[in-house]
Amino acid sequence: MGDYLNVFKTALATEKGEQTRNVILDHALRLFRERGIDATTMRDVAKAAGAALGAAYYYFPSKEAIVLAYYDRVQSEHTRLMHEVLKDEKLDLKERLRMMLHTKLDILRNDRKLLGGLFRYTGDPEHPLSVLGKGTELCRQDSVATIMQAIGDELLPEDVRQLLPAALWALQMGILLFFIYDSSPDQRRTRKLIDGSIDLAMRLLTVVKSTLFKPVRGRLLSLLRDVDLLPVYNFAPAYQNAEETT
Amino acid sequence: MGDYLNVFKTALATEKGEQTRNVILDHALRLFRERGIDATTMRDVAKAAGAALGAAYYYFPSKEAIVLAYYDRVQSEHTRLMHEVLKDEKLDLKERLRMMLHTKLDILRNDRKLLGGLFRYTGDPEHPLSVLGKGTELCRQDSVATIMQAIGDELLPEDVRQLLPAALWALQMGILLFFIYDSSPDQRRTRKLIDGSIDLAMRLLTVVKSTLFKPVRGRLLSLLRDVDLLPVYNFAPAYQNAEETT
DNA sequence: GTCTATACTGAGATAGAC
DNA sequence: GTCTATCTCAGTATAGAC
Repeated sequence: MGDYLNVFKTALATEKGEQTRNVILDHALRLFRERGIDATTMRDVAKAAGAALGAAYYYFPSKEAIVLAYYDRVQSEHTRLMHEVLKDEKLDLKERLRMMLHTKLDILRNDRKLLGGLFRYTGDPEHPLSVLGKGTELCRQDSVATIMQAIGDELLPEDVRQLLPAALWALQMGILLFFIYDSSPDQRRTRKLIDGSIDLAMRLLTVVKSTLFKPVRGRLLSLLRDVDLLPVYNFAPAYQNAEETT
Repeated sequence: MGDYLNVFKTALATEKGEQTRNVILDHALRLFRERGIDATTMRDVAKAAGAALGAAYYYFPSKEAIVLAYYDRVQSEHTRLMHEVLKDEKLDLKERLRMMLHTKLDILRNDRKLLGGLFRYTGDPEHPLSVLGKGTELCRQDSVATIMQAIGDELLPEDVRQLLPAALWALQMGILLFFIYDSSPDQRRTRKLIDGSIDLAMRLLTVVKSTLFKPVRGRLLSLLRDVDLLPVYNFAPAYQNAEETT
């Protein structure tokens, strides 16, 4: 994890380079948090980091690329945190999913303003930093991997296993967007939304898991595949034949 | 409909003003379509319209505001088209919803590139042109009104009536986003997505309408209200007591 | 209230020297 | 890898014509 930002820069060759990059990144994030992204110029960033404007652009092709680098850090931290919790406690699926979203929010807690930059190029499919574009595919895969970590080896029908990660990824994006717009103290509304949506999602899952819904699941799956919205995941053979439970 | 772009400018006083605005808008859209938004400068727009730079900025506070003005036109056209179809043909709910999405796409058919500008400020809650922000609230209300036009006087439980417009609005936004990313010939994938999602939505609706799901609907409704994601719609009293059909 | 003309500022981004 | 100089362009400012 964490290398896709170098689509733009093939490697951090030297130790020194790595260091400079981090100094720039740290100062940029501090300024973004303090004043907001727009109010911070690349010149401010460079100056704060004690580097020239060109140096900043050497490591980050644009201001938003810095935000993506931040998000990359967040994702690593998220995976790490979840791994830690999961190994200490025995949680059921619902608890695991709640935990996943809440820990994510814990990490992002003070960075609402920063996060907006992630969505700047959503409307531009060609842009390398579009959240939905080719350029961030690896980033999304990391994200989905973390989600699968939370789903774990829960016994689920194969089609549900195929659908669930994408559904949860979409849910997470929606919650992040809500979070950005949530000005309630401590972002309580977002916390409520997490609890409420996980609750409803689990109810939905219980219903949908039943054999009664197998045809509908099949339709949904083939629609999404047909329309190229869903990759085929290959799970370990153990899960291949998990059958429905109702 | 159509006045919210003048959050920035209280009225189009004169006939002549209206005309100039339209000339600028038309040329801007032509250029955006030909070269893309980014490749078109405001100076290009002004020059093409035979006006001074100041004139362009006099009517549109930014380049993206032009895109929003375009979307405003699209919305008017959409309402008009739907009205026309609805008065000529007797359609059931499913057909009406399909028609709603397909006509929208008919209008946007050749303007995929243009549409991206709508989403530029999604990550910035404060920006007056954010699709999800305060500044575009009237715009969203117009959109929801058009959706209600399609739902019509269909007999539905009150809570479903409250939920459905927002759900369909979200679906529409999702489809628009998909459309922007859809490079298949004639955007066939988007057409498929529309048909598939309406099909699934109607199945879902049938299931969810049942009294069995009343508690879940209640939960969903109060969650969304609690979290401030859903306004309270007031329908004519006739619909207030519509009861479930299963 | 509608517009022209022109000059200016700020900042994202790049080229090319070292 | 890093810096300086430079480019481009969105957006503002201003002053005045009608």
